Amino acid sequence: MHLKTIDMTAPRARTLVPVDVTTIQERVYQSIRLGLLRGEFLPGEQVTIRGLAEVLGTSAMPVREAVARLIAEHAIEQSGPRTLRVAPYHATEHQNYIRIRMQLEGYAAERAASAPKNPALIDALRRHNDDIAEALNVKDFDAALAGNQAFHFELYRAAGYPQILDIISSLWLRTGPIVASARRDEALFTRLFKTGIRIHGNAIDAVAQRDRAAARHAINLDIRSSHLAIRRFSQR
Amino acid sequence: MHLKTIDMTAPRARTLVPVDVTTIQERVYQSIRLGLLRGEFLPGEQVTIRGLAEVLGTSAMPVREAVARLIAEHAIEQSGPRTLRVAPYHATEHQNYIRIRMQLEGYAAERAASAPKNPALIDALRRHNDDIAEALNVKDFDAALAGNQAFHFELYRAAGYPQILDIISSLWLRTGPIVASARRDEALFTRLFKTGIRIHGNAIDAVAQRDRAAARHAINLDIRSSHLAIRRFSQR
DNA sequence: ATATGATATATGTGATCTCATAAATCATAA
DNA sequence: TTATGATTTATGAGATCACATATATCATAT
Repeated sequence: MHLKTIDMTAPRARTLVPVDVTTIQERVYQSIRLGLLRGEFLPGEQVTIRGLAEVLGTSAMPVREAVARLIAEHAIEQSGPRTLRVAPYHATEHQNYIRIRMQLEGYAAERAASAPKNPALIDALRRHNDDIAEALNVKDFDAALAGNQAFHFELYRAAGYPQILDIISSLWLRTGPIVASARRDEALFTRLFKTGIRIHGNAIDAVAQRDRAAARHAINLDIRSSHLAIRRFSQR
Repeated sequence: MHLKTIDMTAPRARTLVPVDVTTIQERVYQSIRLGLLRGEFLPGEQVTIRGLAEVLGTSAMPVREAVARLIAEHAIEQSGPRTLRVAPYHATEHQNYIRIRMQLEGYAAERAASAPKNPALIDALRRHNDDIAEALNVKDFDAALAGNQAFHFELYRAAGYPQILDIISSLWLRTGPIVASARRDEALFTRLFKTGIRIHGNAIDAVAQRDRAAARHAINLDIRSSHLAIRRFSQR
């Protein structure tokens, strides 16, 4: 075949770009994960492998393995011998997760505040916080949730531990659907995030001044206050 | 069928006992998990689904899902498009895990020390610690590892958070093969655990006196000192 | 009217087969 | 001698089929 004599390394305008080589399973996993964080599932909602496969336009096989991974993260649980559901809300269990999150996210915030000064980080955090405020003004609750998540993960990423980010994001997978379900109460949701914006401001100041204790305290306050609001919502 | 007229609720000597209803997948998962904690795999060792299936006497299917769960826990990773291996040792990554463990296990120890006095717990902890010493005397390193694990998890269980136990045990899944691999150096291993026994003693005293700070400190010291020893071993 | 059994349906689990391809080996040509 | 292409082998990924059984519905008998 004579085509092989073409020199692909010659300096020509090549527009070829790497193709997506991720497996279907991986994309299914990310898709369900995102759906959980966005609150597209209710806590306790039943799901089926075949059902998810149909919605996602694939077969059962990749969904099975993606679900196995989500079960390992306790985002999905087996409520019976042949039934799967999104992790439901249980007050005491949720409170335990909140305490664990305070330990880990508080530590990550502390480390982020200990890192060398990083004006770009401060700018990014302010921008995410402004995004939340803007989203609330136009009642775009999806965007508010996304902005809140972006703020927190931007901060934790600055701690410089990819490993702690993984664990935290797996914890958010469990509390995410619960926070997101609070969207049903507009007033509560707005109040919740208004408070959050204020506390985020304190966290940003703490990081800007490299005040570790204040950063940890602000993040812990943020987690605790949103937990208390949600608890009141979920228990009535 | 006339048998159905027998009254099974009558007070007779029934010896029937519930049968094992767990799935093969679950047993495969537990089996691999235990193997990792026992150090039956080396860090970075390649594994195959078919290979594991054969060793475990089952087909590929249950192994695939069990492996998917272990991948979600970062105990096994995909090093290439079609290759699986036990998570390898990387110094900085491992150090990050150590720091995370200090946060979580320190917190769990603190909570255990805050709980009401529990003489049975103290006894159990002392017993586990004695088991380690005894195992070292007869150079039974498997038993020493098991005793160490039993000690830590007995303590953390007393914190009263099933959720934190899950996360910690998933972290041990990653550091476990590394600690276990230190068995190859008898002298190091013995020294490592001799030190551990002493520090465990401090931890037990702290819990007995309900001294939260001391309990956290002892556990953190235990984690850090074993980390430092392992690091010296792994890096030469 | 209630409880028990039969039936139908849905669903996770497991086994098996196929396929694309990564890795290794070997052959060939410049 | 070296580099390139062909060949073989192993392996994860995906599809499909079969199966046991949980759940719900309905029928029947007491």
